[in-house]
Amino acid sequence: MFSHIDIKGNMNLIILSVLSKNDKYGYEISKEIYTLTEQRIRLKEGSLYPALHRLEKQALIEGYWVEQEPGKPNRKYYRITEKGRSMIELEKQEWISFIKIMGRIICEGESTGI
Amino acid sequence: MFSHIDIKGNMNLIILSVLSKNDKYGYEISKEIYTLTEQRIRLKEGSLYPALHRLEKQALIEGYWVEQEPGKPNRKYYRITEKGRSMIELEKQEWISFIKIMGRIICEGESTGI
DNA sequence: GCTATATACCTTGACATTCTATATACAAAG
DNA sequence: CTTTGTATATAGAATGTCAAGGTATATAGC
Repeated sequence: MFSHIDIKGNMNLIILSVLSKNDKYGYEISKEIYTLTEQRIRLKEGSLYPALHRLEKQALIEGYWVEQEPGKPNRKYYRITEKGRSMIELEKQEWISFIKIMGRIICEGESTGI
Repeated sequence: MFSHIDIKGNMNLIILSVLSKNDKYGYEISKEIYTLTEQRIRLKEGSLYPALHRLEKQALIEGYWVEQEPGKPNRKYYRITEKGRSMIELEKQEWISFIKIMGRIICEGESTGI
């Protein structure tokens, strides 16, 4: 039915936004995005974990391990930093600018409802 | 003042949209986009020409040379094909879906006016 | 016992996209 | 004579994303 949607370089903003509400672990983030987007966006592990490490290296998020009951795999939770929150605001503004510009380019005299 | 904006994988839709009005040559396309976006998006040659060749290979556009007065560099004009026009419609719909999804992710209970 | 599914982390290698830099060539402006 | 503008093009590097695989445990079905 619905085809997969390309996130087009917005992974950082997506992850930071999801973490801005509360701390989450990797696997939880991917499930959250999957349901939040009505199964349209599925972050694969090969994209998600490198992205989380990248964001951590930039000090936009911080990871901390939380042990689970014996036998269950431990979880690495991530919290957003103050720097990360500033980044959200910045990237959000850029995103809004960009969709306005795109609207102008692709609509050009048409009415598409954007 | 304004920083450069990343076009994040939307080059194809941008070029096709610009060509949907009338035929243009490469250099003209980049200038058109530059002014249309109030100097926010500048397609570099290293991005533009490979993209045009890519689109041509996919038969979404067709190129044809137009000779200029002697001494002036010849121009390679591009026209959009029927297949290209279908692609615009498809990518436009995908884009609209995507910005709706992004809006849901990054707004989440806020009012940002998107 | 075997298989599949779910949880949870991770890395490697390939591919596509985009940029920087460079190359060619001529005209006009300073 | 150097720069800017017009106009094409490619090579190399960086980045981002994905497909595929790997590790490990628990549970459910056959």
